[in-house]
Amino acid sequence: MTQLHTDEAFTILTGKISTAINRTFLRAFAIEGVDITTEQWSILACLWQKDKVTQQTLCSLTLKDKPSMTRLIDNLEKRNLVTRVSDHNDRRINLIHLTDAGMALQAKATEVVQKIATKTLNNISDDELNVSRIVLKKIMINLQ
Amino acid sequence: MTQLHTDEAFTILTGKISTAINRTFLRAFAIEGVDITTEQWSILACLWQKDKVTQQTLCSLTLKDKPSMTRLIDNLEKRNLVTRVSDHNDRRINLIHLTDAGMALQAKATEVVQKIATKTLNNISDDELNVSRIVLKKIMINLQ
DNA sequence: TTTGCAAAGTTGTTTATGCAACTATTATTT
DNA sequence: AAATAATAGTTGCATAAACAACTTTGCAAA
Repeated sequence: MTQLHTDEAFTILTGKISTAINRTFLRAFAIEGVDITTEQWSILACLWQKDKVTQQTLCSLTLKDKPSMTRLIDNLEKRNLVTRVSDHNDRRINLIHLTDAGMALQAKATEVVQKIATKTLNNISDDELNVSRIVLKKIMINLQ
Repeated sequence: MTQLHTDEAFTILTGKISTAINRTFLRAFAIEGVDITTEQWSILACLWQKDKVTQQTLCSLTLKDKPSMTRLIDNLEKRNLVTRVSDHNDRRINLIHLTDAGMALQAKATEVVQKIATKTLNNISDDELNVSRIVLKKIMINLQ
């Protein structure tokens, strides 16, 4: 692997792609009337798969730390999309419940995400995407 | 391209990789006694290539918006790594000059970045890296 | 049992992004 | 020349990440 390649790969990986994607998500949600941020969506997406889980579980699923999760849940509660329900067996634990509004958002938000995904991955073949996925996974492992 | 692939690709792209890389950079800089953030490094890296440029130029190079640049330069000035020098011909313009301390940081910071790059891209072949670069560039184009 | 440790969450501080609205300066148009 | 538009940069506000320090609650070992 040449020096040049390393530099270019890093220039691209270091933030630019993800901030661009994040910006695109934010704008698309806003345009489509889905009043959430990309990060809030990532939490809701977990809950749509499996509701009533602990904050710690959401941390593991999204690779975020506990303080970040506390504040994300704060913001989701402000928007009445989730509620914290304290567990009766273990009072340290908050179980995060989707509200009706939180559940109702799933269809529209998923539609918006699908639309962006399709647009973003346009002109990229299955083979290219597979290689990229493998590379990204290797990078995640290397970073641990 | 199957639905599954789209989801996985997006799960990975949406922030996780870049926050992990960002975290790794931050920690490495801290450990090696380089007292800057990843974003501050990205600005300094531009200036090490070409000094005394406008904030707007740095915005274009790093794909950041003007308010972000204002505050990044604020923080770099606080650390005495750069100074704003107002242009005599066009008083709207600030030319960002590296200080001696800013220049002195280049060698060590570059060494740290190279070390992380090598570690991060370990076990990834030239071919895999090339495909990934092409995919990331296509994504950037699709997002515009 | 009580002491100590671990787990789940929260709070404070610094840094950064996104967007809108703003000032100051320069360039254009009429 | 005066009015208008464009450019460069700043400020305010909401959101989010990283890290350290903290509280509360549960578990285990002495």
